[in-house]
Amino acid sequence: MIHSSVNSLEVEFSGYVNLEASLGCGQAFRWHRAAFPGRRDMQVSYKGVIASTAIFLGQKDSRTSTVQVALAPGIDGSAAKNKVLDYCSCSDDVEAIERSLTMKDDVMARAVEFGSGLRILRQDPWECLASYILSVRKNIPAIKCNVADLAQTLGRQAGLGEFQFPTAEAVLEAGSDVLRECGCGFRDRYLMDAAARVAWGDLDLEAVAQLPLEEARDALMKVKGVGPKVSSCVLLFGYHRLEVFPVDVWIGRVMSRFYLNGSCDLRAAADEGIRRFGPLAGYAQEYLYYYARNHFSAVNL
DNA sequence: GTCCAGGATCGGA
DNA sequence: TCCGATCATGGA
Repeated sequence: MIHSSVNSLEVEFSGYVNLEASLGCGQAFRWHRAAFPGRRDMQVSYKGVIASTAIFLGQKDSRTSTVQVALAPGIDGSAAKNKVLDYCSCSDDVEAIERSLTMKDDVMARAVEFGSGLRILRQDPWECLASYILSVRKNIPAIKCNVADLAQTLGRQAGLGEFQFPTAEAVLEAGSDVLRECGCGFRDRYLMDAAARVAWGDLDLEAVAQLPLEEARDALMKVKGVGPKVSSCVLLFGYHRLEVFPVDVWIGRVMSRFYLNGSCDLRAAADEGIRRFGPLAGYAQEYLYYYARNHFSAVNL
């Protein structure tokens, strides 16, 4: 039975896609599990927003190259199909990436096997920047709640009961008090600084895409509340700079235990990740993160 | 009630 | 350059 209030279609990738790993690995905060409309044969099903349009993404099998899509009526299906392909980085040769990383070492081989089909997403740079500013010193459920509150309070409707991520202008106009009410906490002034710079043109997020890596990082780190880790995440998840290696507490633990003989220096962890995994450091980091979060607790890692 | 979270900033050595 | 205290809030 096909749900009458949505349009369903199928998107075919050239390589395989693991929707659960890609949407559930913590790189994006606005996807949430939701039953795929009109179908019960989906092993995995999420609802979220891509480029201001609400969308269901589903998969019957995590190791295939097809993704099922459902859209609100009136949404152009072929345009949405292209957005999904772009958002999920269809042009990344995941088989070559995984083959290359698997040969690095046994730990990485296990992480790749577990998260096979994981895609580094191409998120909107502004949403990515804002989200990771808000991620500082929060757990993932709290980040998701914070971002959802912001969208519902300041974002426009996206269809299917979802909301667009608020623009920099909307955040700026709302002000710190509203941000606090959405759960931003002490990060309110950081998000305000980011919104002001973007809205006023002091930070040109489109121009950042054209900059050499370190210049792009410097531009992002001018924003209050954006340090080495947040800037790395924005470069990786918002600009697809696959050569960066974001180090959070979990990657720090992984690197300390498996690659640095117990050393807990965060900068050393980032350097070692880049040295070891080179142009695929970003993918390596995300496989390690997804693997660690699903196999360890904070105390035994 | 306690602990900690996909860290960054600031001031003082 | 490096170290430690501090930040506001909620989930576990």
